[in-house]
This record gives sequence, structure tokens and C-alpha cells, in this order.
Amino acid sequence: MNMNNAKKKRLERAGWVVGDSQQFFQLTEEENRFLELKLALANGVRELRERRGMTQTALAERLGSSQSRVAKMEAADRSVSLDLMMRSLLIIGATATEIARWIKRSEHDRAA
Amino acid sequence: MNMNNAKKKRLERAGWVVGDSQQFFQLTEEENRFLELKLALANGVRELRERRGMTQTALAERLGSSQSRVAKMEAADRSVSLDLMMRSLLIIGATATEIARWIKRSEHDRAA
DNA sequence: GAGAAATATGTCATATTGGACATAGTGCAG
DNA sequence: CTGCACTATGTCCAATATGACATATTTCTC
Repeated sequence: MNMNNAKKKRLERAGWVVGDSQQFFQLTEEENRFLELKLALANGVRELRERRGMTQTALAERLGSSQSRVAKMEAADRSVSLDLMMRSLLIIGATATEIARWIKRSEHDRAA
Repeated sequence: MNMNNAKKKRLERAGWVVGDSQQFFQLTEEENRFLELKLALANGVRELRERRGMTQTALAERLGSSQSRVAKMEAADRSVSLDLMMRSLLIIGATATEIARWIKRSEHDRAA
């Protein structure tokens, strides 16, 4: 309950319109899992980027994008596609296995 | 060589502009891996859908989309995003673990 | 604590992706 | 064969994601 409220806030900061608690809890199972997936990958991008000692601006350059987009991506902003996240992960040098690991993680973090 | 030509054809059918062989082989490592990823997930959608005995039209309905879009998705058409693929997989009922498995598969099929 | 580097947030116009629809192809049962 | 369900392909224009930019905020280092 407390946890789920935290999650709601987290999503709202990212621009997701989850409405009131009722609406929030009405998110379909798929929508929920989809959001978890995006959050997991967003975390993956940030963690790998930082681990590489890379700045958002540097990643943006390699991506042919802009710092602001990278920031939004790491915040799992509603306006950022999975495509961009995947491209980022690949550019950062993540292996398919690593990406798979981040995705699996989204399965375990359901309660968070 | 033969294999790579087959891959080129496969991608062209899906609407990717890979140009002549030279240009094709100049695809950056990331672009290449990204395409493999999409192909792997496209295969995943098709296989899981069929395994469920579901028709493209049925999936489209659950997705709030159309049969033609599903067909394009399974063909890894350039006009279909990873987002839609992921949503599809989730709707079909794929677990994160299963999705992860498809992604890992893209790592092994590099030569294909 | 000032200054600098990194990150966050908001807004645009443009490009890409979306569903819908029409129509063509494919496979298969009768 | 032929009708029928399924799938493929192409084209619209509406919706969404995009990079760019301006600017605010946070985080370091000194």
C-alpha cells in the first residue's frame, strides 16, 4: 500500500497520468507490466552509463540525440520509447544477456 | 556471405533501407544488433501467438490495433516500434523471463 | 559558499509511428 | 475448382516521439 503509493509518485513524476488511486489500481495487468519494464530499462541505462563513467551529454552525442532526451529516458518519461532505450543500451555496450537481465528484474520488482 | 545476403533480403522485405552490400556491411554494430533484436522479438510474437492458437485479428483486437499492424509487426516492419512488440508480448501473456529469452536469442543468431 | 559541471524540466516543429481501410495473396476444407 | 478464414502489403492522416533549445535545479570541487 505504502509501496504502491511510492510507485504511483514515481510514475507521475515521469509524466504518466495514473489519476487517483482508484484509476491507478485499475491499470490493466499489461499496462502495469509494461511500465515496470520501462522503469527497469531506464534504470539499466542509468546504471550502465554511470558504470562507464559516461555523462548524459556524451551518451546523447553517441546516440545522435540530446542531453534532455537522455535525462527523460532515465526518468522513464512517458515521451520516451523503448526503441530509444534499447538503442542506448546497445550503444553503451550492453550485451543481449545483460538487457535480458534487466528485463527479468522487472518481473521481481512488481511490488516496488 | 550467403547467410548475410539472406539477412539483407529479410530486412529489405521488412522495409529497411540497407542499400547495396557495401552500405549494408557498413551498418554499425549497434544498428545491426538493434535489427537482430527486433527480428527476434517479431519471431517471439508470432510464435507465442500461434502457440496460443490466436489469430492476428484476435491479437489486434486485444491490442486495440488492426490486423495489418500485427502482420507488419511479425514481419519486423520498419514502421513498427519495440513498444508495440512488447505490449503484444505482454498481452499474449509472455513472462519477463520469456521475453528475456527471446532477446538473448538475438545474440546467438547474429550470423543468420 | 561560489563557480562549474552535470542533470532535470518545459516547449516547440518536425519526423516517425499509429489505427483504419482497401485489396491482394495464401492455404485449406468441401 | 471455389468459397472461406487467415495473412500480407500499401496508403492515408491523426497521434506520438523526436532533437533542439532555453532554462532551472542539483551535485561537485575548491
